[in-house]
Amino acid sequence: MTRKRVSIPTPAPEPTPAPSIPRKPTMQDVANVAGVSLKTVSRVVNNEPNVESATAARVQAAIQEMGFRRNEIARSLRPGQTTSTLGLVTEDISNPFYSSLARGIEEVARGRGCLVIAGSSEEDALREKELVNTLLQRSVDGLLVVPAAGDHTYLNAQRISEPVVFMDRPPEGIQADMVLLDNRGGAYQAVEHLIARGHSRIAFVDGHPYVHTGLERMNGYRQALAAANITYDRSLVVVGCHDPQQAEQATLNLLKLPNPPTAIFATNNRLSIGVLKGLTSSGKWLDLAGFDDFELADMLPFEVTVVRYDTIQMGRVAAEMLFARLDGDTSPPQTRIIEVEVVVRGPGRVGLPSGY
Amino acid sequence: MTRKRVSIPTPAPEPTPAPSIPRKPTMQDVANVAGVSLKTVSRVVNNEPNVESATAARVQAAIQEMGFRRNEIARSLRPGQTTSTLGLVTEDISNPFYSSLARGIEEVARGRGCLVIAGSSEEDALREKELVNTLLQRSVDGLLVVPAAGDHTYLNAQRISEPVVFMDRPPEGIQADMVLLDNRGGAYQAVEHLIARGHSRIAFVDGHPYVHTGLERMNGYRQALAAANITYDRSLVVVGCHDPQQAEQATLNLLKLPNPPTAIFATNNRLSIGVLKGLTSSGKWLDLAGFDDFELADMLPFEVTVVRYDTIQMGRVAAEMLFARLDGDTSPPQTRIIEVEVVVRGPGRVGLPSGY
DNA sequence: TTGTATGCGTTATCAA
DNA sequence: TTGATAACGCATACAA
Repeated sequence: MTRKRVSIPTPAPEPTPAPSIPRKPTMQDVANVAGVSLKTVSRVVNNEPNVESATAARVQAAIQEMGFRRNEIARSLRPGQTTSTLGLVTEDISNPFYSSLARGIEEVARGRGCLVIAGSSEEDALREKELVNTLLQRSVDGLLVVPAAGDHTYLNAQRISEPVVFMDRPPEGIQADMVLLDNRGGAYQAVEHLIARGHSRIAFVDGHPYVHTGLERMNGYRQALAAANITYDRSLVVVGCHDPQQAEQATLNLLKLPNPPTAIFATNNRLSIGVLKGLTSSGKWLDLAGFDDFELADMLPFEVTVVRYDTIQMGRVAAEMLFARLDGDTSPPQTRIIEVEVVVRGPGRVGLPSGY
Repeated sequence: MTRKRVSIPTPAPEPTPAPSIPRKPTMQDVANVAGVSLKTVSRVVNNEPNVESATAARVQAAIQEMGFRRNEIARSLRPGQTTSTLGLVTEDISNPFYSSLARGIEEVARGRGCLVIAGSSEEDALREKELVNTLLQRSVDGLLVVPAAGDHTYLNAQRISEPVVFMDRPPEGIQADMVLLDNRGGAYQAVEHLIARGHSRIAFVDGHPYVHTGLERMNGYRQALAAANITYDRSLVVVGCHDPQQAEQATLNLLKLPNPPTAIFATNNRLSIGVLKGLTSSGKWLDLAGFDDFELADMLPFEVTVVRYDTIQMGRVAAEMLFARLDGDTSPPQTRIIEVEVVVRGPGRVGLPSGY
């Protein structure tokens, strides 16, 4: 039988004398104090019609007095109810790229009354899978995932009914909604820019060689070279730089080549920083272009060309795609591309590029 | 009566012919398929003893086959159960300071099997209050809050039983656990450093004049001056700079003073950047010290002294304080101070300071 | 070793 | 306009 808490204002002593632990008030508690039924309280809380205003006022007073808060956990247990919660899986939330994504997602989610549960995968496929599982166990309404390298077919096994939107990189092995940067176009434009400045020996400094973003940026690089009838020179390509230190060393090595480059394209901002350090320490200066903008670029003692984009907007777009699915969109998986722009940063540049 | 789903392997048609919407499998569904009772499935899922290995294997097989995932929402509804979820309220998750806090919190939370629900208050007291309320409605086990300006006694009204740890700034009107930076000490050391370099006219560029961190940094500034018998000069103090542009303008104004400063202390990194721009555009160079480290500082064409600290560690400490409360610590509210260090950044500096 | 009954706090159904 | 009652999916106490 359902527990009925005492309906007199002062609680009668429980059978077990343990009154010192104050439970959170429930609708039943409010109902007892207000002298109505549980259902009436529910009606008031949910602004349902058919409650006499005097009754509603009495209930409201009790709610205020007792500090009642509806238990969303219990509410969402009912069939057909949602948790109004989205799950977010990134590599590392302290990375500004991912935290900006989170920001955009949160903005859109807030507009829909949703909160975001976030977790970091550490770029580990197993950890990502566990995280997705954990989030699904908590009945998130949908998932936003920056996929780690590795197979994602586990999401496909028609076991998961919640919509998923991937960000930044496509998942392996499944068709799904995703939001990507225009990696190829950005690299193309940046290299084209270097070519327009008269360079024909342009080095390419990359991180992990098999990551989608890196491959696409490489494609853009090669296409820009080809469009200008510049022969692709394998000796100017360095891959596998995983931190600024390695990019710095790679830069020094490039400078020592018999026929060194006259410009460098770096595929992300951490590598750009390493290249900058290498150039600085060697005392030479080559034209540099890099993917990703970075803070303080205008304060540098030399010009740097960067490929920039609106990461927060990328998060917004991803969240909007997810909500479209939650709203019933059953069209085939879609890919949205976020535009990028090439901007020259460096001394004498006043202010920030438009839209920043 | 409890719904009992059919116990034959092939589901019999429901009374209502709506088989096209696949429900998520429940323990009861698994039990039906495995031919055991719900409780036995529960035992297997929770690794309880007293299950014959053959039975357990049958249940495991059914779980795999059906893609069963325990519903954590339902589990946490039972009395005495927690949600293993922490609530995090910051001003803006895309701000690297807050996302680093989030990262440290997440690390510790993960070690305890907890996830983090994050929300941004936009530095708005009302929004913060709503966010706290929303998080409590979702039965978070505890809260981590960067308090917006405004009264926080609403948390005190003995209505909330969950522990709260404040970060970066103390809440107003209540006693609670908190983790703060050594704002005063950092400012003191930075100004002391400028004094040691021979400066006695040191400007102070600040943001909002009544924020705790700003006040403490001002205290450190004044104490360092006093310790060196330097008279506090009101004309060198600029407050109310809310963005780099205003700090840039403030710098230009300072340079135009009849008796201008020879060094500047900026109370946060956004203001430092503004000051840097002001100095650059004016073509003059003063010694600069600032609170908060910033990326690329070593690439600048001049030296900058920064007050740096480990934000991720700050998040870890906050989370550990929260878990201590969740573990039953009922000692009086505590304040933990995160140490800071003064580091000179700029040309010729090789690598990063230790611990970075 | 396994199963039955009950209730967590809410919403939905249906009756009063 | 109100209220009694039955789920939701799980875990807990207790029985078999």
